[in-house]
Amino acid sequence: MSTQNGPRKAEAIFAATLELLAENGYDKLAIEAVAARSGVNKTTLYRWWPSKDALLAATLRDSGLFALDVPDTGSLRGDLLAVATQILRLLTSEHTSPAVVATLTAGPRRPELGEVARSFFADRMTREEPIFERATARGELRAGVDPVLVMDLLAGAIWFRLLLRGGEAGPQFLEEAVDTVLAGAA
Amino acid sequence: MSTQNGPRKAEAIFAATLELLAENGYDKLAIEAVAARSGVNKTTLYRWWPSKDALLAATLRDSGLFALDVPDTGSLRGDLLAVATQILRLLTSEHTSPAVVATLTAGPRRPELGEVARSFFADRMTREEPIFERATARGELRAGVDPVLVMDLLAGAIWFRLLLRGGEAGPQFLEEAVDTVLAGAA
Amino acid sequence: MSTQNGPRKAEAIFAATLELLAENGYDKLAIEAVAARSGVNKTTLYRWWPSKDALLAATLRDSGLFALDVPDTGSLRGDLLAVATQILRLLTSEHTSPAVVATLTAGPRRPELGEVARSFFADRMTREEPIFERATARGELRAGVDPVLVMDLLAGAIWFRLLLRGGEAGPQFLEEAVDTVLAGAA
Amino acid sequence: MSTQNGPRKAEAIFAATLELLAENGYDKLAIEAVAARSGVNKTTLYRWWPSKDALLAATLRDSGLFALDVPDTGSLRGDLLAVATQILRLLTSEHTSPAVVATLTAGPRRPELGEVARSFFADRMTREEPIFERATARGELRAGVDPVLVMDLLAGAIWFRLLLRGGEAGPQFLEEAVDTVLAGAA
DNA sequence: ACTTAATCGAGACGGTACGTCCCGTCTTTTA
DNA sequence: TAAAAGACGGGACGTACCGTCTCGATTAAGT
Repeated sequence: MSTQNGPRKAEAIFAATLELLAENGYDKLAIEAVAARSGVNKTTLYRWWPSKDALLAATLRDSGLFALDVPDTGSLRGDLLAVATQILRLLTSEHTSPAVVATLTAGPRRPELGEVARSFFADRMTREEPIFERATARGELRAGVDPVLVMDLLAGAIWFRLLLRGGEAGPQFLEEAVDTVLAGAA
Repeated sequence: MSTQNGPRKAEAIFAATLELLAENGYDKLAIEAVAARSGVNKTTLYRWWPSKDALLAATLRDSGLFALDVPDTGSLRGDLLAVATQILRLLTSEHTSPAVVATLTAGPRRPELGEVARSFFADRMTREEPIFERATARGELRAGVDPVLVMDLLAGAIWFRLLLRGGEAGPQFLEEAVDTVLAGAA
Repeated sequence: MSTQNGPRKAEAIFAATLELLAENGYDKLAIEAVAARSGVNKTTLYRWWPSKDALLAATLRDSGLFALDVPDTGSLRGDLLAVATQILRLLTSEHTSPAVVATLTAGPRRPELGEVARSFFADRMTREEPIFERATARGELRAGVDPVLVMDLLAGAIWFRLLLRGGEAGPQFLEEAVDTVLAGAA
Repeated sequence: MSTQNGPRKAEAIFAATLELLAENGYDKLAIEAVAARSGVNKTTLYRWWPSKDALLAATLRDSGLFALDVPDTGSLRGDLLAVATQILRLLTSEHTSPAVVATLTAGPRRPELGEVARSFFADRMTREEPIFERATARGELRAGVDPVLVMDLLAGAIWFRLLLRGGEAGPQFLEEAVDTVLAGAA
């Protein structure tokens, strides 16, 4: 009954990975450095994860960094604002930003990380559905509006504004975005 | 009047850079390989660009890959659809996708590439403004709607859907997105 | 109990080093070339020796090129002549000359090689002492004569004549030198 | 009568060469650095001297570093001591040591520098001959003793002691050396 | 003063080797 | 017998100088 599902010092490894990711960014996250910092031999890392990305994916899954609170404020606008605020925080907070941004932008070219992102967003969508069900029940949402599209517009706008346009996204921006989307979807 | 503004074989270098980027992706784009393929010495590359990113940025600026047609279809909806289609094409066409995606996702962590992206979007926004002016003149746009927000929503949704959610974005998706945004902004 | 004390292919490395030294001289002895010829990766060389000089020093220590026979011919004159002949051979023989000359002349400016030379001469002096003890016992040597001085004069003359003056040093020269020194020391 | 025999800024070049030689040693004496420091273009250096060694040889010939005073103290012992002291000073003084040692040890493998050394020693021997003529006249020297051999023994001993054995050579050493040689040659 | 040839400066270039970093693999110990 | 230790081949990095080349700009005569 010794079916191990990870190395003995898994926690130290994950911790080291997150630290180094935060310190140096994705590209300078070196397996050798993770090994050194976590007090584990490089060989051990390769035994359990075939690549840096696989290790990082496992680390992120383990980290809860992508945790998500599904709000229930009583109104669709409130719920969407809450979600938007969460996304913004994820992308800007000191704690989460390095890992989150690194992971998600690396995604498209990195199958393992892409999978992390995809499953994160899929899971998230699933859990966000009640928001839209409640809104529909309240009559706040036009029938036939695709919740996924709403989330794409909202999350995409924040993402785009912050990372591609290099701009800022304050509370006011969030409100305007939510209101515009809502106006189109209500 | 022969003030040089780049290496003598600049064209060969840019071509090699683009090819290798398309073939191997950003991370495997090696300066040594660019040198070898373009028939230039590694030293020459370092003489002109301090880093891979700087070289890539110059290449992209030179490439016209980010070229943009500002549409004028007679209706805001038509214009936005055209723009959205262009964005989609940029992100998915075999020609442009590798370079564009690589550049833009690398952006946030790479000052030089980020600058390329930012200036691209800034320039683009400037050129798109007439779309909104015409729309306002036609009465298709509510006063006080921020064109930048509209573009953030629209472009962000496409971007998000394709690269983060890992989904597909067909013409129908574009239409829905445009319509939703328009409904909120009209 | 196989604590490694050098790379696995140490022999091939030393051989390549000596060959290249003989072929091209000290200054063109390139670590990359040693790596290539010995079928070892450059990295491996740097793992074991921090510099070209350290590698060369190890090679020379391993090579036995500086091996020394302490003669016992029955007379001080005979012994000194034998030693002088050995020195001459070391400096002129095709086998030894490139390495020996390169090492010893590089010495003053190269700590590692200087150390090789110094320890070689120190060891040598130790082993030559019996020559002088026997000579003293035979009454061939004035009391109070410093053996080191005798060797400095003798070896220095050969060395100076050959390498600095650019002259030749045949058997006759050796005899004259030995006789002059002896006359002053007897 | 404008046959130039050197570049216009020859002095600055020679000065820079000597300085850099003293600062960094022979091996780090870079032509590019000489050019930079002397305010001359690299091309100019190559126009006049085909190699680092040729430049260095010219510099040394120009420098007078190897200047030599032939003593006349009234006794052979005094003259030889004076010469030995000069040699010692040449090899140890802060001013001369770097250049002299570098040049002479580089000699054997460097035709141009070897030539500098050889002609230096040849010239020197010529000028030292009177010492031995006077000594013979005074009856201080056995007939048939080769002055060159005497100088080889003496100079060689100092050289050997200092540079190969890595030892020291104080006034006492010089006296012992001179006396031993003299005893054998008187 | 004017020309004219020697000399120089500026700058780009191909090239070799450097010493380093980190990769992913493999062999050999050790617990 | 699984883990850790550690040596290894390999690829690319970014740098330092090398020695060469072309082409304008200086200079310093000789007329």
